[in-house]
Parts: sequence; C-alpha cells; structure tokens
Amino acid sequence: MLNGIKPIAAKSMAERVEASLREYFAKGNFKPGDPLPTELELAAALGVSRNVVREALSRFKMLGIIETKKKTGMVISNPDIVGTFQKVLTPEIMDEATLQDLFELRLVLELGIADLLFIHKTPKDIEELEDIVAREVKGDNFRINNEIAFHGKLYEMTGNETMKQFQTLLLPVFGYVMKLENKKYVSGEITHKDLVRILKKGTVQEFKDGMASHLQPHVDRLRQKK
Amino acid sequence: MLNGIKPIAAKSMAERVEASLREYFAKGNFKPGDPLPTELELAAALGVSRNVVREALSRFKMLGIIETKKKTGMVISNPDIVGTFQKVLTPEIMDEATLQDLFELRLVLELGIADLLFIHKTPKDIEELEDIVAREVKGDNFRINNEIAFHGKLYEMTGNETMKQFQTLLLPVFGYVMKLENKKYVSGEITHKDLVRILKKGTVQEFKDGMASHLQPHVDRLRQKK
DNA sequence: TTTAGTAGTTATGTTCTACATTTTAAAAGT
DNA sequence: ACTTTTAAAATGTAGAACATAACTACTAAA
Repeated sequence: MLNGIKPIAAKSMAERVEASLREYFAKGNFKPGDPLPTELELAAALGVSRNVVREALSRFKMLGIIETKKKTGMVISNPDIVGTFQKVLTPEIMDEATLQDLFELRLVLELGIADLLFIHKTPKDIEELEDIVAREVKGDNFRINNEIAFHGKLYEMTGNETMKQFQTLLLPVFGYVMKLENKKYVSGEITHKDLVRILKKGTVQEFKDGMASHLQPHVDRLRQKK
Repeated sequence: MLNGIKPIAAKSMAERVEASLREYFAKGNFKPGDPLPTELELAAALGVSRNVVREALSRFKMLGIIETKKKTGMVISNPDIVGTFQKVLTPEIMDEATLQDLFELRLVLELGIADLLFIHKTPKDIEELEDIVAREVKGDNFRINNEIAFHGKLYEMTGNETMKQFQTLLLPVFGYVMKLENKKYVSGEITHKDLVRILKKGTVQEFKDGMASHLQPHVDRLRQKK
C-alpha cells in the first residue's frame, strides 16, 4: 500500500536550483543584457551554498543563456542553440537506436524540403549546385564528401538558418550510420545532376518525385529493417 | 596590426575541463553504462580543484551524458537530445526569426513524413486517428488542440522516438507563430479526415499529395512573405 | 583643466577543508 | 549458512579564504 507515495525531493540541489532559476528567468521577462543578482544573493535567497548555485549557473553558461564578467556580474544573453546541440550530438556516445532515429529525421527533412527550395532558390544558388555536381563527375562518385557538399547547399538554400545549422549537426550522424550499415554510400536512379536540372527548369512536384527517387534506397532499407 | 593576436586562454577552468572531458569521452569509446574515474581522480589528473571538475560534470549531467550514483560513481549514459533542446528553447528568450525558422522546420518534417508512416502504420494506429478525427467533427473545427492531437499521433506513428519528442517540442512554437500571424488556424482543401482515409486505403504518393494540399496555406504564406 | 596613475571595492573564479549521505562490501555474530 | 553490523568509498553540500578582473573615485603631475 504505497500508492501515492513519492520521493520528497530525489533531485540534487543543483538540479532544483536550475529549475528555480529557469522559472525565475521565464517569469522575469528578461531581455538579453538584463542583469542578474549576484551569486551570493542567489545563494542566500535560495537557501543553498554558493557552490550549488555555481553548479546550476555553470549549466546556463554552457547553454549560452547567461554570460558573466568579473565585477560586472551576470547578464541574460541569447542561447546558442546550435552550439548546444553540437554538445549533445556526439556520435561516439549515442547508442545505435538514437543514431538510427536521427538518420531517419534527416531523411524526412530532405523529403519535405522541396517547397522551401523553390521559394528561395536564386540563379546563383543553381550555379553553385552545378559547380558541385561538376566536381563530382570529375572525382569519384558517391563519395560522402560530395553528399555533404550537395545536400548541405540545399539546406543552405532554404534561407532557414536553424535548418542549415541542423544539417551540419546531422551530417556526422549520417556518415556514421552509413559507415555502420553499408560501408559505402548508395544513390537512387535520380542523381544529383538530375536534381539540379529539375530545380533549375522543372516544377516543385517533379523535384519532390526526384528527391524521393534519389533517396529511395534508404527508404527501402528502412522498410526491410522493419 | 593586431592580426593573428588571440587571447591566450580566456576561457574559464570549468570550460576547459568540459572540453577535456568531452575529448576523453570521445576517444575512450565509451558505451552507456561504462564507469568513469572519480571526481577526485579527475581533479588530480587535470590539475584543478574538485569544485571545477564538479561544475563541468554538472553540465554533462544536465545533458544526460553522464549519470551519478553515490558510492558507485559516474557512468556514461545516453544523452537526452530533446530534453536538452527544450532547455535551450525557452520561447521567452527566442527571437521571432528563430520561431519562424522552427515553424518552417516543422512544416518540412510533416511534408516529408509520408514514407515513414506507411512503413510503420498499424490498424490500431488508423483506429486512433479515426477517433481523433471523429472528435474533431463533433467539436469545433480548426482548433489548435485538434491539430496537436492529429499531427502528434502522426509523429508517434513513425516509431521514431526522437521525432516524436521533437513534435512535442515544436508544438508550442507552432501555436506561437499561429497566434502571431493569423489569430486562427487554417487548413487546406484536404482535411484530417481525408488524410486518414488515404493512409488507410491509399498509396504513399496519394498521401504525400494529400499532406501537401493540407499544408498548402502555410506554404503559400511563406511564399508571399518572401 | 586634463590626463595619467593609484588605490580601493566588488563580483566572479578557484582552491581547500570538512562533513553529510548513500550504497556497496566486508566483518562479525548468531 | 544467514542475518546484522560496521566500515569504506564515492558523490552531495557547506563554508571560508584568497585570486583575479574590472569599475570607481581620488590624487598627482603635465
């Protein structure tokens, strides 16, 4: 008969202080540049040692949510989203299931990216893509670096900064999964060159179909795996 | 003529220790569950105080990269990717451009999700979707909660845990953007009900087209905005 | 009057010590 | 052989002390 019994406060002080501060930040309507109380004041207000407060603050510093200068104190700042992501996405540490998840995530992104591309594409973008494809033909095909250059450029073209940064984050994961499963990179019937041609003169729908065909082998592998 | 001049080591000890540990983790080929040296040993090896080590470790704890138990010590574990994202994505702090970026990201995800859905769908999933749609018709249409239930279920169906968590993360952003721009939720010609029907009896291609149509108003808005 | 320099103050950065807490493992007792 | 007790080893927390950097104000020299 232990229903309803829950641990009082299983979490560590640092964790609780982190939560408190997060709430404090949210409710305080802070803008970047706004000053914060000193460590000592926070410690006193929260009833914990300065040490614990510093551990919590250290976390926010890592996320780029606060910045510190001696004597001046601490101020709120803009969090570094991508930098933070990079810190978590260490392929060496993640288990295979998570890597697989991220691989699928990347696949989904590329399958759905067509509309954004056609909204934002410029002649200059097309030129760059053509350059990339030209280099591919000269060198050896299907190399992972070509993949990175080509698909990376696509993400960049979306004009969406977050998505672009996302791509750079997902790249190592992509390579990792490829290395694990196939030892080499595969491509569908539609090549990069074809995709560029469609992007230049074709329609959105044609590009969607083209990209689907290009990525088909990967999707097929998922289907088999299931 | 100050080119090439850079600060010697502006970073704090905690930051440097964090970097060292990250390198140590990467090179050590650690798998989840592998034990780590004690705080004292790390402090000694790095030549810093235990306090600094603890601040760095605290950061890894927040990211879910390490877990600690008393006496047992610390072990490597699977980083909590989405949880970390949530910690950085405090809407109060994000600027509007980032919110817009995330909105587009969500759009792209849903436009590219079709293949995964058809790979993983089960009769039970379809039933649940039909239930959700049925409740929609009874209540008022186009409510944001219906959107959440419906699209959320789609993410869940992918069988991709990371993607599913991503959805819950992106939801508030979606609502935020909606509130900012339209004050109400809009839908294309294809309704949720139509989508469920296609998912049940149609083809992947039909579903792709259907989803594109369903989300068309949003894509159009992006096009205008540009 | 302006400038340079100097001292003092304050908040973060770092170290050290001590003790609490929890959990494992050994030791002791039945 | 089994249970209980005790000890240890690791993290968790606290507090004090000093180092360091940066801002302030005052002072002295040009």
